[in-house]
Amino acid sequence: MDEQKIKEQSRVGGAGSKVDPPRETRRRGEILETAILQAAWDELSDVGYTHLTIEGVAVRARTNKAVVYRRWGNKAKLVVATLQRYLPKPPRDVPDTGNLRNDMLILLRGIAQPLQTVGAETIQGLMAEYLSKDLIASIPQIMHPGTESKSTIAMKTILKQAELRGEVHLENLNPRIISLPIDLLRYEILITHEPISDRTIHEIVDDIFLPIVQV
Amino acid sequence: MDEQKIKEQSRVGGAGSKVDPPRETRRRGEILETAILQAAWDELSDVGYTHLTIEGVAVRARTNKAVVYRRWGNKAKLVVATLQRYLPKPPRDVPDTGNLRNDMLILLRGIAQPLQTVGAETIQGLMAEYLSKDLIASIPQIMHPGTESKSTIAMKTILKQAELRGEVHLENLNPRIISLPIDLLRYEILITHEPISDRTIHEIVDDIFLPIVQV
Amino acid sequence: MDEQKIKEQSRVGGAGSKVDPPRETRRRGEILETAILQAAWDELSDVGYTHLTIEGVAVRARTNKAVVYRRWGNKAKLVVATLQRYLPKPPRDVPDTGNLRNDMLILLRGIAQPLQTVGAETIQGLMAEYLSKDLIASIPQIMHPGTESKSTIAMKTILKQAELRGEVHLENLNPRIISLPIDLLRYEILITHEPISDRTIHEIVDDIFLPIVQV
Amino acid sequence: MDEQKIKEQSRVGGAGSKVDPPRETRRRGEILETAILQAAWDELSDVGYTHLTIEGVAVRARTNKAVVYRRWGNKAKLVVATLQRYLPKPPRDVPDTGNLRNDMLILLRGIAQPLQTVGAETIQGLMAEYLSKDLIASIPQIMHPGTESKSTIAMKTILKQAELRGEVHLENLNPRIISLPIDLLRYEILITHEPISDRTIHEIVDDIFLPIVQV
DNA sequence: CCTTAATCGAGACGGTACGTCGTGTCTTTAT
DNA sequence: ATAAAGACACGACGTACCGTCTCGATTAAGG
Repeated sequence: MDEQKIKEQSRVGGAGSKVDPPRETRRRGEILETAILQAAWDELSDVGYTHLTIEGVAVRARTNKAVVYRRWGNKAKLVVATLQRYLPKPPRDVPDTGNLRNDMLILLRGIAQPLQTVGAETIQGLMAEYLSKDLIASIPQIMHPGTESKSTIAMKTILKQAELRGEVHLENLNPRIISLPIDLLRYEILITHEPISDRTIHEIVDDIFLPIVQV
Repeated sequence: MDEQKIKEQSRVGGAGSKVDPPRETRRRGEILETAILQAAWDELSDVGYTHLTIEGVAVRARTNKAVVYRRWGNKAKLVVATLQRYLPKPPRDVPDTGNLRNDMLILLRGIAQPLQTVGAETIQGLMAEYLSKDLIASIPQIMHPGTESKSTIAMKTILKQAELRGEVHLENLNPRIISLPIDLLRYEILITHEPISDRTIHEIVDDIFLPIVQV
Repeated sequence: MDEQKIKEQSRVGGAGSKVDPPRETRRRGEILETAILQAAWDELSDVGYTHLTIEGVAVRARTNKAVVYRRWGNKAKLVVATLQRYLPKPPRDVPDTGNLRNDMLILLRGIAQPLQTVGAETIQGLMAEYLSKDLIASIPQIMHPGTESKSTIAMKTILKQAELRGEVHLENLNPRIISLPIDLLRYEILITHEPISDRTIHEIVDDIFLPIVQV
Repeated sequence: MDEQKIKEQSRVGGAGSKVDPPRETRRRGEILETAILQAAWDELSDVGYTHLTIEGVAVRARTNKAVVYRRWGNKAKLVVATLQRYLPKPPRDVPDTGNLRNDMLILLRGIAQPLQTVGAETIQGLMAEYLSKDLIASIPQIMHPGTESKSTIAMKTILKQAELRGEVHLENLNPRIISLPIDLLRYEILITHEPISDRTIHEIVDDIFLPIVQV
């Protein structure tokens, strides 16, 4: 076990090497957590979900695996937490332009953006790992079948406003129709790999959704 | 090769142990290939895509990793080949009952079945690994965005028949609408984890698709 | 980590199987190291250097390859470490019987014994792998060309004692002559495969060495 | 097994590719054998004994493993055959200059040269593999303990000539002394890794051998 | 001259071991 | 109590060679 010590970890010498800041105080709690999530976020954009490893994140955060596992338990949970923190939030307030079509376009664009940021690879990876888990649902921006997500609520709100204006009739409208635009958006994200064009959103609204509800 | 036989490996020998049938002749080509795919298919249903390993398949097929790698190179390719062989083929002939609604129900049920058999986990896993790869497209039963798949062609055929009967007008109908029912079916597979109910198929046809095309 | 436990690996469990003692606490550091070297030593005498494998040693030590590689990096280093620990040390103190011939016989017998224990196969294997490496030199009992080994020093001491008694003249005596007996001993080990007989040692001393120095 | 066929073996097309000469007639017997040994010899000097593989030799000779195995059975046998063919033969006739010292110097230089060419690594490798085998003996230039090799015979001849001239007395001269110079030469080859200097040969003759026999 | 037997070329096969990587757990030390 | 550091048990990765075997194609020899 003599000549093995090649990967000399530059730490011992009290002085501190050029790279390592002389070791500030030991991190813990919030600060440490943030450092890890930051590292995970960086790692995610550097190597992608598939090649992201707990080990890599720990190294990048200059901590060790156990610390990560104590908090998140596995890769998917870590990534979910990372997304929850760093994903751009969709607009909180529901659009209300006085016109259903406009409202819908705005809403869908707002939903599409964070999904684009995450990228299909990560979404696929998460879903592959967390199938039949309800973890996914905890990222409001991401898939949540059946759940009364914020997106769905926003959609309903928009529709009710339109109904008040007499643009549509909502009675005995299948819930599936209400979630239809968002579903198609998500499907597009999962299946294609190019960013969602505005044309796609227009088609969903003009060629599919409006014809159904505006009978 | 004299002193080689130290770690006496329980060679075949005349006796033959309890487990090993005296080892028929060395398998090759088609026979061996089938054995491996069979093993992969079994493994897939036993442990699922995520926990399927090349090693496990090799052991189950009573061969070794190199033989598997020589043919398929990685897990995804192996699984794709397995699905191509063992997945129930969707009905080859397009339904023609003289009624659009009936035709569509039959078609969608025929498409849904193989997807169910594969299971969402495998599909997700494959897509996560083969994102932006065209491998997936080689399983006709599975996702193939944009491709003129057999399913889409069947759908078009049905619609043309309906047009001849005067049930619908196809001129300037967005292609997105044509693929809409199949897309929704796939989305359902990816997102939910229960088998697709007939009610779902009915909703897709009656509440979404027909209202659009039967203006 | 829920659905991970599919391939139920016969975990330790309270019961414990026939073979595994319920697994004491996880071994580390010195204890583990000793277990590995012990296993290597056993493996060495069971299958010989040629057929010794890191994998085999790891299994025998009930640990895994990575642990072994972390310490020794390759087979040769592992075996060297093993020999350093388990090889019988040659007598530390230089013989001093008041008679050169006797001293030499005692010394050579002391040197021959550990070499016999290692066996020619291992020595050859090590030398084949570590040619032009200086690793070998770290086993004092084994070959070390040119090095001022303990053996050589002992030899010199004996000769100086003999010179004081007037038995020999050392001035302008070629160093090659001093190392001659030991060299011949080593050569014998490398070339023949039977244990070195006392007759051989006698010949080296009486027929070769003494005639040269006792001119 | 579709897209696997990357290693397109350029052979089929009647035309013949740029690299492969249009495939002369199929080799066999002597010609093939020579091609293999030539390949082995090249491989030996390129990668050394340790990293020489049957597979590599077969590829280099543009044939296949089975052909090699049919003839030599294992690496050691192949290398031995290669050395027998390509090693420079030591001078066939025994030196006779009328002076023992000169004769010995000439003889030893003649013996040393082929050993140098082979190199210590190969010798070590062969010995490690063929310990306690008598195969080695079939290379006259290499080690052959106890055997009445040509070298030993030459040595005896030289000494008898010297005895006739009255330079030495051979009666009751231990055989070990006769083989002593050659043994030391071999030991030097095995242990050191630099080429044997003429000074070394002089020391063996002048400081060790002659003092013994010229009492 | 034509058939037969041998053996080459090509490469797949069953097998062992390689050395590495990542997971998730555990221990030790220090704060 | 828990961060930091890192070792450990475990499992799988993908590769390299081993020595054997199968399959056709080609070649030399024998009737």
